[in-house]
Amino acid sequence: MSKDYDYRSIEAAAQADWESAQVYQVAENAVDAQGKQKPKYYACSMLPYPSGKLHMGHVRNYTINDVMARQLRMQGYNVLMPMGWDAFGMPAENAAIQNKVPPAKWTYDNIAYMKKQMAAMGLAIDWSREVATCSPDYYRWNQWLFLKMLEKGIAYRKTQVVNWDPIDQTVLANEQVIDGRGWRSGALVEKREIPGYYFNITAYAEPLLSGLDSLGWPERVKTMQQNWIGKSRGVRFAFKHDIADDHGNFIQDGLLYVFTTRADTIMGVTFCAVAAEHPLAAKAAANNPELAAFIEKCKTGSVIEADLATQEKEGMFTGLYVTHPLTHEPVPVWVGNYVLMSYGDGAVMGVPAHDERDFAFALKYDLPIKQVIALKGESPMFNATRWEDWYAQKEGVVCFNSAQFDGLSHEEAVSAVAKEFEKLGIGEIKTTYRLRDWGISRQRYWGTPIPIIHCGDESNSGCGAVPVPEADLPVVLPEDCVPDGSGNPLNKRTDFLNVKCPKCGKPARRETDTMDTFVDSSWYFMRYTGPNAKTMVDERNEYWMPMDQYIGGIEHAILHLLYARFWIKVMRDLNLITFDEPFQNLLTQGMVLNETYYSEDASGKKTWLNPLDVELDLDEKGRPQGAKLIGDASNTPVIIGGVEKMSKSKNNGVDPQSLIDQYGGDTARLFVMFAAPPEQQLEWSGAGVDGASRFLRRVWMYSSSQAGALHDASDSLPSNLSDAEKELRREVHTILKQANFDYQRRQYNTVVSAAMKMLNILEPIKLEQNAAISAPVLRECLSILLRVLYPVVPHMTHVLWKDLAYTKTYGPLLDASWPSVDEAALVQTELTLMLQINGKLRGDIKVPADASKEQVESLALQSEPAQKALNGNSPKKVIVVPGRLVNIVA
RNA sequence: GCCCGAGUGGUGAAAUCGGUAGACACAGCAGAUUUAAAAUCUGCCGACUCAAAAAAGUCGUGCCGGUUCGAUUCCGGCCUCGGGCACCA
Repeated sequence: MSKDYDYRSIEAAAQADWESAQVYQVAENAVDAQGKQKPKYYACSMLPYPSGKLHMGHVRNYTINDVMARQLRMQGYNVLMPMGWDAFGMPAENAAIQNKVPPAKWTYDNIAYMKKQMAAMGLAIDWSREVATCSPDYYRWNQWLFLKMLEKGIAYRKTQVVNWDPIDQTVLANEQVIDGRGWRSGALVEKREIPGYYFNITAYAEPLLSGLDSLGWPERVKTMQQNWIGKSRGVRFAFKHDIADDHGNFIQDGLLYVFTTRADTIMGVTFCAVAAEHPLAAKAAANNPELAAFIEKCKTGSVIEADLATQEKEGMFTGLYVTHPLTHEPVPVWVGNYVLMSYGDGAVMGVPAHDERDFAFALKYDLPIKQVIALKGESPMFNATRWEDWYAQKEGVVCFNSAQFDGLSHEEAVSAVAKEFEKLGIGEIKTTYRLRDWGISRQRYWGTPIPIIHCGDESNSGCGAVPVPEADLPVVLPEDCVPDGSGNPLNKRTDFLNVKCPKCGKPARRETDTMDTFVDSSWYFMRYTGPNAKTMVDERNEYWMPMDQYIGGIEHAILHLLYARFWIKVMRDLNLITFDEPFQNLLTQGMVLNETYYSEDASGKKTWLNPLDVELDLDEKGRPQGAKLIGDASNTPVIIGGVEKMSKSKNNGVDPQSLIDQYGGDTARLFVMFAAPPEQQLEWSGAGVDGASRFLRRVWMYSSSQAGALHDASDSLPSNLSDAEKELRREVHTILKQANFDYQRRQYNTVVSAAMKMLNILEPIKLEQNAAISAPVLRECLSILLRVLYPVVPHMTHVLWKDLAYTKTYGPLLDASWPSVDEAALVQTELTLMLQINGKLRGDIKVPADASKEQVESLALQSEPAQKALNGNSPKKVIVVPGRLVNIVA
């Protein structure tokens, strides 16, 4: 055995063992040595985008997953840990535009490289289940389910308002619009209405909301989803009118519907406001050019919600009136830029006295303000011009100036008003959601083709949008296109475009929009369960799902995690699966941060410097006083920019590959697990990596040094143990108990601490010099250390396990039994209890482990500090916490 | 504006049910080893007071208060930082 800790040869040897035996391949319904079925455990990481190489966030994510998987496997679980690739998406197209390489080649090359990096990290991935979402075998099922959803009406086609980049000829996501311009072209972004496909996720709002209760997810993720779904209970009712369209029919049957959570303020309505897209606005604009221009302005403004929120309230009178349903007074209808067409009915009742937005609007356009609720016990009327002097609370207010509703509380009034509307047949209690339907059409090449064929065009009457017949799936995406930045290259591919209409057989045109990549990631984790299944999923999916533990970044708290939950509910309703939530437990790992440094030129322009190139000046306590570039003779000042998320723009990223090359996969894993608990932010520390490496070297050197004496020792303990042996076992088993607890609650940083404590205890024991400890006892203790450490540091422990011949008793470490705590070893004959006087620590006392409360009390009272404090008096009170402390209140 | 989460040494952090605050590390300081350095090993390492030293004491988990024999932990109020949502009627 080589003496030095040569991580290269150690890790190569371990990886070779694992690979040759295909040890990570798992099967359904696995049984243990006794033939009993093992419990299954499905632990999975959010699949990576194959961007080129792994970053530290990946390393952290997959190490957490791997530690969990390896530990549970030793505990007897049948553990599935698969991996795949979120392989469709924009970066591949952008790389293609830059390098003139087809996105497919770029993507597959990246996958190959990143896979190699994962092997170097020693991840226990079952690669036989690998899924790449750009493979036709996978995305055909996106298309298949899309067709099923069309049949059921869950998917539908409509015209949507989107961000349109007129130079790049494509839709942009909100985050790709910077200061109103396309991020790539710099062109002013337009709002444009174009047709696309939508999923009716709003129909699932209620189950998506209520399903959260049963999930073992972080509270804040659940709260974020709750807020996103945005349930609110209120009253939907109509103002009647007789405004007719060009054909003489009343618009919307003469009913202007609005939604309100404050029906108790109904008598304070002084106007109505409708969205720019509302039919009444269109009607009024028909012969009012000024209004038409205003509506146009509203429509072309930014669609970014943060901009909308800060925009000044503007509006214009339509000249139209509707009738108040209770007072029958005429109510003027305005167009308001703060009214959203997509929420409720695109119209609101205006109550300036009790709604901040309506108040601002009324003040600006000089509309009447009518107060109808007041704090209980007062009924002030005032004409304040500051919103702060008004109020909109629901608690402790009563109606007044409100005819039959006078004196009612908020809740009473809402019910009473709703009842009144029901009687009139114009309204009722209604629940409205903030959630909107999911638009999945993208004018992009590198994605799942939407399986639709367009027959005829807008002017003639063909068959319209015809679904591709199931037998013709998959609609295969040509992989050899090279996008050039001028729109979707599929529009130039006649071999793809020109097809026959499946209905009438006439020439037709294939849909060139592709699906949002969030569709791909909504169910990939189920394809892992049967990557070669002849159907979308098969019976293997029922064995593995629902997933026991999902691990990924908090940035997916809403989008991906909501879409996947929706998708699962759709599949359940189509009887494809029997469960209705995909992810039982969720762990959101923290970000990886690093120090930032920059220099500033005369104009104040910052140049971000790589932390590797900067050296710190420390004071005598090790506090940083300043910084400069390494080897910079001119001493140009370097400014310490603080700790931030690793990113290209701040030049503070650390390449995992260089870490693995320089220290090995085990050190990388150990550092990442030890530096912080999984859910917290992790601060990079070069010195911390050195420390991790040093610890591993100590484990290796110590174990190697004892290997000769331990190799042939017995794995059963002698019946008579010396006091030193008993004490050693007590310490090691106490730490093991703590480590087991920490594994179970996934606090891996303290698991590493436990291993360090064990080594600190074992290291001084040299069998060749120490007669008090026998080989079998040390052999047991070291086996515990190796097993506790193994999930975090699999390579080195795997090799040591073999070298020390633990395999002869336990088999390979991968499936060795997890060490159990010997409760008998924990028993102490004498305990040390802390002694408090008036709650302050004043020493300790030794008592027999089996002493009664009374015995402990009297021993405590006899102690010197107690005698001194009591000074002959008897104590007011004595508190004994068994096994812990005695507190004497003097 | 609304809704979450977090504040502990020079640093990362720990403390399971309210019971020795700072485990385990990193950095730093001192020493051993070495021709020297690196590496390695040993010791010290929250602040303050009093000390020659040993010791002893006071304070200390963002701030102010409360409950309790005892509070990092529970309750009330505030401050700061981070995140999410943001004209949702």
